[in-house]
Amino acid sequence: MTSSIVRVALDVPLPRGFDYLAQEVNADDVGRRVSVPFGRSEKIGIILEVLAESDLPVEKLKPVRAILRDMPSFPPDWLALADFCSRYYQHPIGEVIALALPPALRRRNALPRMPDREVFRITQDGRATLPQLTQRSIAARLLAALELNGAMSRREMRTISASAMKALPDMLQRGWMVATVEPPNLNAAPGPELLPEQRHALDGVMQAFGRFESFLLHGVTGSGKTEVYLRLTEAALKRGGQVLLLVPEIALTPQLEARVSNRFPGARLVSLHSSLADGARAAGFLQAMSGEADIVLGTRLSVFTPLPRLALVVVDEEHDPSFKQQEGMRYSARDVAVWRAKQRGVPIVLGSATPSLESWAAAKSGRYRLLELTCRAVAETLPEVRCVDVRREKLQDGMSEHSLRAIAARLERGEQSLIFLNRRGYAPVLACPACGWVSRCPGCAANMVVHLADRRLRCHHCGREEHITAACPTCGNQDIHPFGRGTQRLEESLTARFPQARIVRVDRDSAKSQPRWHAILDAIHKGEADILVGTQMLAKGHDFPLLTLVCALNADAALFAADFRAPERLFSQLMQVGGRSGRAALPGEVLIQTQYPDHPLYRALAAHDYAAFAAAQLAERERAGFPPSTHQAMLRAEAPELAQALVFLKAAGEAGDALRTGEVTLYDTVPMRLHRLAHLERAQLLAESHSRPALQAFLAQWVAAVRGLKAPKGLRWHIDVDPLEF
DNA sequence: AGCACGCCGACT
DNA sequence: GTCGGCGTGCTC
Repeated sequence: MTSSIVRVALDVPLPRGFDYLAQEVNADDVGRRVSVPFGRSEKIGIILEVLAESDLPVEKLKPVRAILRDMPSFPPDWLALADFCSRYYQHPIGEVIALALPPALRRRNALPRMPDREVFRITQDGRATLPQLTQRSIAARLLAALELNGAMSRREMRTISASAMKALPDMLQRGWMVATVEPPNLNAAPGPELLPEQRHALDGVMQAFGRFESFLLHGVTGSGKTEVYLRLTEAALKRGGQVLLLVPEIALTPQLEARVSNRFPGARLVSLHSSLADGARAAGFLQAMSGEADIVLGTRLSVFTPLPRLALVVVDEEHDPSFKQQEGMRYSARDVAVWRAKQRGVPIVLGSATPSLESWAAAKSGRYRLLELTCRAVAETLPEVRCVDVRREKLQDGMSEHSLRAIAARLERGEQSLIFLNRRGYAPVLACPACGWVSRCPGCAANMVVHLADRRLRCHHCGREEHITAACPTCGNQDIHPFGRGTQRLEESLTARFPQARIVRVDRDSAKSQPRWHAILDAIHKGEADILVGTQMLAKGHDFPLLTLVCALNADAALFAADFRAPERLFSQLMQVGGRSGRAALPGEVLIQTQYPDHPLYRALAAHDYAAFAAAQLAERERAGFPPSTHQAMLRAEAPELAQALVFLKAAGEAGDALRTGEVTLYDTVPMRLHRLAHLERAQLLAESHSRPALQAFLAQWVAAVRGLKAPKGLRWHIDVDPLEF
């Protein structure tokens, strides 16, 4: 083919490709980067298709400026993945591709420098020549070093002489040394002995190598899920495969990264997290794409990494909400990972102590295979979970006498206690008892939280900050108080109660930088803290060997929340935070302060019975018509005035009513729970169906119709398929 | 989303 | 007489 048409994906919010004239293109150029004129600017896009003709008349088409052949084309399966996401999440293809690409590859700049894998060795000729060279010459010193060390990298040679790189081409030319790329050593360092259940899980997944199957690996904290991932990785590497390991978006990634790289010291590991520099991210992406990287470990974005030798996908903590993107294309990396595993015909392992009810239902229906790890590999004992009935006790600064005594006992024994309160700040609100004024955020439908340490009011939703005034801003009353309790206030009252104890508060305020966070973890580890006061930040993945008591305060709020997923999150959080205690030789105890000690959620928790909890929740969801028994999509709009958002969604609803079949239900337009955020009023409209295909077919038409609606200025809208937030 | 073109108010 | 407000329309 000499002259034809290419369809190009461009980073514009328009749901189609753009056709251009191109010379000298062939099928191999599909998936290649291309520079094209667009409007009066120039853009970098990706060729989606090479076509014989366009839907548009030829005279409307512009020629491409350049096909960028400086790197290989993105493979067809990668384009198919982007296409799937575009359709499923109703998002323009060009924006999907822009999201999937590292920023450095979206620009027309030099490709990042790849790590240097080349090593150099001395040849027979080199050996023969060495005695004849001037001893202190660069060449002689390099050859001598090579003779001594066997193989050396460029970097190592530069330590011999700063100008080693200048001498290199000539020495290669003369045949005194050769450059080779050594195959990686994919052997695993020895790991711990597997327990029978781990062995069984491992065998189950290994039988599925080479074909698609979804596994749900359900195991409590400490049951050894990570060891199963590592063994599976070992097996996949041995088969010559690449492994994609997805982890939630938390500070935990470095820990797992260290564990993986210690186990596979010779494997080429690429770690992709959000704080990575552009160059490093692009380099990792290209290494994965070239097949050079063996293991890709990363957060949700890394689900879009091209992997030609993909053999296994693992999603750790698959229930974690951070796998769902909450802006732009609202994709679920976990769900995309499952699709990808299916597309590529490889097994996927979803691991969790408290699986999402979606995954649990899939496992119960047989769509996923359930693998259970019931015993704790590390410590034999699970913590004892008890409810503290706070209806019978007078609370002292939010703490029951029972809890306080339990803490005192730990103090005496030199053990650690963790007080879990999912509310940071000093108090949730500042109020004036005289006139009823409360510290409301002017931009949001929420209160500003009292942070006493720096005497500020802070909105946890939009980030607005104000100084705390001494008097009420409306009536001048000097007697204004903080109401309620946050972690700071709890820390304060515990300090008063246990003046001798070393109390450490761990929340986003106290651990806002990575070094501070690590310093805190380190101190806890060394036993330099007696009482930890913290939010869910403390719940994940850290081993605190001295911790034997966890007290959960204020858990009840989630029991009766409007959000039907609140109990699921609560159970998961309490399970995780409870899992922090008693991991080593010391048995752990979890105390839940509650007004509802007989609530089924707490009973299931006390019995360590996720299955019972999940069964009850699923039955309830089924009865109420909530996911996973139905499928949902949310159309949301935000505008300066609530009426604008409502009117727009009303029109969208009417357009939807004209398009929908009986299989799809459209609900009424309603303001969101947090209806005002950062000076924007927000409303939403729910579409629901028992049939995913029916919902998908509807959404495609509906979103197209909504795009055609005229929106007032300042109004923005989006569609959220499989929404988590209500 | 950008970025034009395009018609109506307060300034050199 | 112009500079500039943001309304609507297009980008292959």
